[in-house]
Order: sequence, then C-alpha cells, then structure tokens
Amino acid sequence: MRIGELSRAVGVPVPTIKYYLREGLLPQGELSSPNQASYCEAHLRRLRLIRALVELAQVPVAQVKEILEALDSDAVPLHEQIGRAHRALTPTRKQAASDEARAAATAQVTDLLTRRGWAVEPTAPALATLIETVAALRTLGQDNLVSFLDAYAEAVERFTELEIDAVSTHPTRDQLAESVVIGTILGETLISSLRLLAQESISAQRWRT
Amino acid sequence: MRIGELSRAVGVPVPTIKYYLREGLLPQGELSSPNQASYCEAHLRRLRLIRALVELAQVPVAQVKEILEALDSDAVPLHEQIGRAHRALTPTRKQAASDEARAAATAQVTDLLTRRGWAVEPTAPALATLIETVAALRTLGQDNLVSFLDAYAEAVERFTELEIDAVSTHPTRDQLAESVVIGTILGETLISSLRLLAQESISAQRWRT
DNA sequence: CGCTTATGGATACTGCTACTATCCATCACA
DNA sequence: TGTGATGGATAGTAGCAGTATCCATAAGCG
Repeated sequence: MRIGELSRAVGVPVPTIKYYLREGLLPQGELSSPNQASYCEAHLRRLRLIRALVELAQVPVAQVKEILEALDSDAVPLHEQIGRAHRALTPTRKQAASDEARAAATAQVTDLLTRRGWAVEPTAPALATLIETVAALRTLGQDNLVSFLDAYAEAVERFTELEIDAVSTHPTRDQLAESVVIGTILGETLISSLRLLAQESISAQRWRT
Repeated sequence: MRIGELSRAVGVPVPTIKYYLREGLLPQGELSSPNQASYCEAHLRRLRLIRALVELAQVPVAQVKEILEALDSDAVPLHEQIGRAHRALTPTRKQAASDEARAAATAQVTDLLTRRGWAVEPTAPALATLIETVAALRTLGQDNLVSFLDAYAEAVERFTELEIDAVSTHPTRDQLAESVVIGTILGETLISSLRLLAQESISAQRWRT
C-alpha cells in the first residue's frame, strides 16, 4: 500500500499522515527504494486508531503518542501497560482548591475507596483529579451532587467489570491491551454522549414548557 | 471587592481575570470612577465556576462563554437553557466513518433509543457523536464493546435520574440551571476519574504479575 | 501633600498545538 | 519520456489561552 492509498482509505490528507510519521505516531513504512515506502494492514489499523483518538475522543497528539508507545511495549506486564496509558491520559494538575476543601475531599475519597475495596496507588493522577473535582463541586455549592459519589462509584464499578470481562475474551495479549485502551478512551466518549442524550430526554419530560 | 482581592481569593492572576473580562466570560464590575471597579460575591462565584470548567473539565474558553450565556438567559425555558449548554459542549463533527459503518451504527443507536424510550431531537449533536463512536468502535474491531451499549445506557439512565432528582431540590430556577450544567460537566470529570480508578483496581486484581 | 502601589483599558506579544504548504530529487507507470 | 506520486526536509499558518507592557488615573499611607 502506498501513502496515497492509505490516505484515501482512511480519509486523512497525505500531509497529515506525513506529520504523524514525523511525530512517530505511525511507524515508518518499509522502504523499497529511497523514496518509495509501502504500508500494510497494521498501518491502516493504527491510522484509524489515531484518528478515532484525536478526532472523536479529542486526545492531544502528544498523548496519543504516549498511549501507542504503551501499547507497543509488550515487554512489560499488561497492568503496567494500562497504567502507562492511564498516566498519559490524565494531566498532572496543579492544586486549585483551597487546603481545607482538599483535605475534606481527600478524606471523603479515601473513605469511598476503602469502602468499595478499590486498591489504587496513592500517586495515581486520576486520584488527584477526583479529589480536586470533589473539592470544586463543594466550593461551587453542589454538595448534593457530591452526595451521589457512592452511587456513581457503584455504577462505574459495575460497567467497568462488564467491560473488562468483554475484553478478556481476546486471544492475544496485544489485542487485549489495545481493547482495554480503546475501551477506556472511546468508552468515555460513548458514556459522555449517552449522558447528554439521557439528560436531554429526562429534562424534556420534566421541564418541557 | 477589587480585582486584586478577586485574584487572591481564587488564585487566578490579575491579567487572566482581565482577559476573562475582555472575552465576556466575567461581567464587568461596577465602575465607581473611570478606573476603579468593584466586584461582588457573584463575580467570585462566576470566576470559580470558570476556573473549574477550564481547568478541571478542560472546556475551551469560547465554549465556557456560550455555556455561561445559556445560564444567564433566564428568559428562555429551562429545557432550552440546558439544550444550549449541551450544544455548546458538543462540537459539530465531520463524518469520519464510512457510509455503511455509519448506517449500521445509526440503526443500532436509534433502536436503542426507541427501546429505552429516550426522546431526543434527531439533530442533537450528541447523537452524531454517539453514532460516530459506535461506528469507530466497530471499524476498530471492538464489536464486543459495542454489545454493551445497552448496559451502558441503562447505567447512565439510572444515575442521570438520580442527578436530576438531586438537583431538583434547588429553590430557584437560576440555581437549578446552574446545578444541571455543573453536574453535567464536572460530573463527567468525576465519572471519568472514577472509571480510571476502577480500571486500575480491577486490572491490578486480574493481571498483576 | 507627596509617594508608592493598584487599577482599568488598550494593544502587543508569547508559546503551544495540529496541521498545511512548498520544495526537490527521485521513482513508477503509461 | 513525460506526468504524476512519493519521501524527506523546512517553513508557514491559524487558533487558543493567556502574558506583558504601557498609560493615565485613583487609593492608601505617612
């Protein structure tokens, strides 16, 4: 396959593909002569994955790169691969909440985690995000939303288990890792649009003029 | 309150506050003389909300502006306010999936909506996102994830109802609208970090070396 | 009263991201 | 043999989210 065919197949302009090659998102094609490379099925898949992450899930290109590197590092254990992808996904945030607010939020969140028996590293960036979010909700006067944290956590736990079961049917480790990552990222896009639709429908029922 | 106090209270540099004022995110303070304005509690709340949306939920400034405008337009019915906020939140996407993939996805999604009795406008941008996402998952060979669409939808429906109940306790319409919007946006950040934590914990249980 | 600091308003500049555009020396193919 | 595509390099662009600078005025303090 030549670059033009790749471009037509996925609907991405050739210069953009060249850009992804430059940035190392897409592995180099096999050179048959100094200015002729051929691309295979794997490139096609990869390119589609890149576009889904960039366009649909709005993941920044630099993070897509890290995620793909995590997927490609099949020398490390699966759990570590997933951890790397997670870390690429969550920006390290500066602490914006006040100290008291954060202390309260931290207490509530760690309590939740123990109650649900979730064993997470204390350094997980998602933990920091969760704490900051809870603190922000409190500061914004949305305590009643925070009181649903447990309900949220339960629902999330339920479908995360489903997902992981679904994904565990994959025969090879590579495919498994890829599925987990795609499921994590595109699954979020999925949930987010489902939420908007559910809200629209419910809000129409309740508050239609 | 002067701009410096606002800045210290929320931890946002003065030039940034000036920028938000310029962009119309934050209403002008009351001028007591040509170069002296005073800001009140409402400005403080607004600024905190802006920072939560921008920093925590990563909403682009231009969209935050639209969302705040929707909140401030209390002449229109609540459902319409929410709709505007939703529209500000979801970018109109170009269709990236192939026609057949999209047709199949559309069928599946409309089927889901009828089955669940969700009444949504066919032009809702979230609908387009959902369809594109399902199509992308299929194209990426993740059909088994797509088969959970119903489970996702059910879980989402459940906690969306909880949320709306929680939020309905608010006395005034303004507060209600604000709560719905904050709940929608920061709720997503919340769910997303909970998902990552749940995954980490479950993946550690299953695939720890 | 004078001096330092803060303020409102305007304009310009910066760093970053995700591409696009251009150029050129090959190379494939009709 | 010429027309179009290709690989590789370099430069340029538009948009975003602030920052920086300047100025005339105003506030607070000694």
